[in-house]
Amino acid sequence: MPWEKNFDLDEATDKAISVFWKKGYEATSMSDLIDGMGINKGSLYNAFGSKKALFDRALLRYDQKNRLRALAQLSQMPDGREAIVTLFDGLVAETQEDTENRGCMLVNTALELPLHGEDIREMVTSALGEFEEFFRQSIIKGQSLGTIPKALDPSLTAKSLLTSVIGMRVLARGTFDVDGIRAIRDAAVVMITNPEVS
Amino acid sequence: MPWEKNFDLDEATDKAISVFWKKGYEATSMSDLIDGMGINKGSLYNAFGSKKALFDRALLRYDQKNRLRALAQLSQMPDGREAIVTLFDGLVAETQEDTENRGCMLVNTALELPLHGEDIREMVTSALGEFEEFFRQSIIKGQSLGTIPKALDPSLTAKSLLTSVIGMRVLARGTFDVDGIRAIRDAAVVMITNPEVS
DNA sequence: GTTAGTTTATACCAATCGGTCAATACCCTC
DNA sequence: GAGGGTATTGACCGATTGGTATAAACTAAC
Repeated sequence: MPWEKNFDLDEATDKAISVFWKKGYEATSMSDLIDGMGINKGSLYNAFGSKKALFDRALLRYDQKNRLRALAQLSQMPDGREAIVTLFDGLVAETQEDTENRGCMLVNTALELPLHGEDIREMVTSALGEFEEFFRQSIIKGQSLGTIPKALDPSLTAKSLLTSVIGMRVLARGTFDVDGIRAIRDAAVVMITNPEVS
Repeated sequence: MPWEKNFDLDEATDKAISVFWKKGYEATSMSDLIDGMGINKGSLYNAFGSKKALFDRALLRYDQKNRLRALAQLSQMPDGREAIVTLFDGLVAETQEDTENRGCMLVNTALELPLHGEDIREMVTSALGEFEEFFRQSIIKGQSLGTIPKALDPSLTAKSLLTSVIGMRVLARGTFDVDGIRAIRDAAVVMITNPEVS
């Protein structure tokens, strides 16, 4: 029997993620990927098949490592309001560390959608759909605990929060500074906060 | 003396807009532009200089014809709340007609920002800045008329509305259907609406 | 009708695109 | 250590990239 593949597929995929993340699909060339991944052209095609296949794999892994993991943790919080605020705080922190203005690979891809195939559209749609559902569940949980105003429509507010996250991520790509991003977070927090009884 | 340039620069630019709008900067090739603009390669380079220069011109013109013109009209409305609602209604209608999922060229570019030069960043930043300022002014106007709750922080809410618009535009590129887009509009309207006194 | 300038069409450029392939280097099993 | 099979490697592929150059066809003012 021969010998097993000895370069780490996941590790290589991670490096591919970081390349695609920064430049998007179209603007990334195979040379960029080879340089960034530190493997050879032949190996790349042998291991992944094509640029498109590599992108698919990269996006899937990105989504699992970032969105899925984060939402899984936050969903366990008993207070939905706290979960949402924590999420936004995390996004602000992420933006602060994102000195290269990479934003979010999922959102970047969502805007590139018309260039990709149906498979990518489905991935993005379901990922953002789950994101929205997290918000909805959290709002319901918060409302039952009394930390989120009962007057809010969970579905509507969930869509609105999802939209905020996406806009935030777009603006983080070079338009807003950290203060602007933080303001968006604040606005989102206000939206799910009980009006002060005066 | 010779004869003056007889093919319409603005008209050609409009066609270039529609090509860039759909595919973005990187994914658009000169062949795409030549086909879409209906002029010859030589003429194109003679008239515009380079792909980048053409894109700059196209984006500038797009911004003037769409955002600037719309905001100018809406700013004249006496009631800020009505102006904002009208804006969102317009976006919903635009999305409905946008069967090709082109979204908004300005937002598309905002997400592509790291690929462009400083000039484009400045254009996008100032355009979105003016957008935000329109919201702020409208909110203040609405508050003084009593149509928008005085409890809202104008700057914060303006940023939030801008974020909604951007997220809306991203989701319109293929993730949300028209109902989803309309929900975002509704959420934005709720945000600037006086709570019902019960 | 000459003339200056514009547009068109086409051929061309080096560079790079995504992708392939045969040779080599390699490691594991026997 | 020989054999079998995989990974790596760099050369190589045709096609296309953004951009230039050319000469012919055209148009309008003189």
